[in-house]
Amino acid sequence: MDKKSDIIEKRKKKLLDLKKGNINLYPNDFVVSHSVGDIKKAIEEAPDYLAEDDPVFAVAGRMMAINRFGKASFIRFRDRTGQLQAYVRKDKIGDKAYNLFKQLDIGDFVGLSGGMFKTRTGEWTLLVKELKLVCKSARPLPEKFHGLKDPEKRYRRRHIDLIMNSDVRDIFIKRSRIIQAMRTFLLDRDFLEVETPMMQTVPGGAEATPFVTHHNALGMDLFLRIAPELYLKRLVIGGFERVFEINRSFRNEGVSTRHNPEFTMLEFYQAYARYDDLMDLTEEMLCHLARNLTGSTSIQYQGNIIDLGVKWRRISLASALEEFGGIDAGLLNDRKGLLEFASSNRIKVTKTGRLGKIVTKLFDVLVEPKLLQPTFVTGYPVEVSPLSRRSDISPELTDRFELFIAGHEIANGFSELNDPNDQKERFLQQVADREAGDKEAHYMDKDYIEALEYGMPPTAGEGIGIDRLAMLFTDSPSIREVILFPHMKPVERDKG
RNA sequence: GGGCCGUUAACUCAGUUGGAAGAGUAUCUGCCUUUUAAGCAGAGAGUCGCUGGUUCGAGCCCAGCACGGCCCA
Repeated sequence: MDKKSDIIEKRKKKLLDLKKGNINLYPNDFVVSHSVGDIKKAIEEAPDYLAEDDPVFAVAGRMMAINRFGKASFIRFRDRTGQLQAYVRKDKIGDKAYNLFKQLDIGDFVGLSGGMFKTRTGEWTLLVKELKLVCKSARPLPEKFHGLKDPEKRYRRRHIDLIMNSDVRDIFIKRSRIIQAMRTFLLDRDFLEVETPMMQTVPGGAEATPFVTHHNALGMDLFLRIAPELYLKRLVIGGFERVFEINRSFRNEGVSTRHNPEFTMLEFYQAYARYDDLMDLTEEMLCHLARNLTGSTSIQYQGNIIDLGVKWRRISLASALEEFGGIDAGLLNDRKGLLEFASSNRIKVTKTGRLGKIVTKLFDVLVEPKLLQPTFVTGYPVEVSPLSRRSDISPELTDRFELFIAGHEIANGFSELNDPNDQKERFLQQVADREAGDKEAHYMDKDYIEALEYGMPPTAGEGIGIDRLAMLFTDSPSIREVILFPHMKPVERDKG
């Protein structure tokens, strides 16, 4: 796969020469006593205590820069906890070790032992007494000023991106902390973390096109899940009254700055709660997250200040369409009028689609981008909410909300439909829609209906898009910036 | 699916009207024991994304394709 590259050819020849000189390029015997972080802590705690000879630190890391001065050199190296400078002198480490060191490159891993001293410019530096090669790098790192910038190369070779770009490292550390904080938030409230099938015989829980795969031994097709919802609710039926899952779902759709074919969701279900309880819980959770991550409930996203600390607005779908979309509420049941409105505003809607589909499409285009501050939208029509409980006040609407922040859909939650007969009717309607050409309509899931017949206590459930949340908290404009290995088309490599 | 932009050395990027492919970093050689974008002197390094076309001549113009970015659907 390699193109012939002068610099890489030379590097590989150097590795061969070192090997011929009986140098182990990949040893496994350097014992680390301290991390860079440990050493920095020691400096902070007792700087007067440090002397060149005592204590001795054994630390390992990747060399990121080398300044050579003939018989002495400064190097910068890094481990997971940070970066440190070291001073390597021929008269300290000996001729043999120094000659080996001269053969080493930026990007190599070294093990260093020595004490700390302060340079003329006052920088704490490791005075190396012993230097060992820990792992040889066979490829050069990108340039030190600009690093790796090309987005395609960054995504395809994320390992280099992570080596070179500390802001990228920070994004993924933050993402991990978001997930960790959500997990502890729910565990503290007596939720049980579970894992449900990713390969399903009937894909359910969302309107989306699934990926199909095949089980050879069983001789059957399986679907990668589009949501874990129906399995999590089976667990509620089974008596796990509070469950959550943080994991991947898969949707066979286009790729964009907001969509990746595989994405991460938190879904949680709480028996005896209602959808408005979950709105409260969500506010609390995201404020908890923000304080945890930044110490504040105010976050900056793409030039906008988002304030999570004030009571979030709650608005019905109809009012939102009226206020932000300029659609008269009286028009919402007028199919013909809505279609005319759509075409005069150059919004493409499927004309054969059902009324609720047209309404939500108009919402997506006209309202969603305008919802910068956190906003719960409620009152979704039954026909676009086939798993939600009907509103007791208006049976054509559901006890459901979606959460929007910074113009992105972040969460979707509702009181769960636990009437098996109503659920069956909803599935039948979905099946009819599917037969009429709606490829995203739900499948009939008889097994789930049967489970409901055993009785599911009144329950509210919610899904939160972790990737979108990570975008928000890391001020990332694209979902690819918060997914370690975003989906990329394969590129044809040179043969041989 | 559509529009705009990009693809040149390992990396970041220049490249004039179409007339002998450049810089910095990195690499290699020499000097250098307190540098920190170290310094000085020298050297090597390219399928200009791919395939065609126009032309005496193409990195540059045209067409198609691939991959990517942004926007729209």
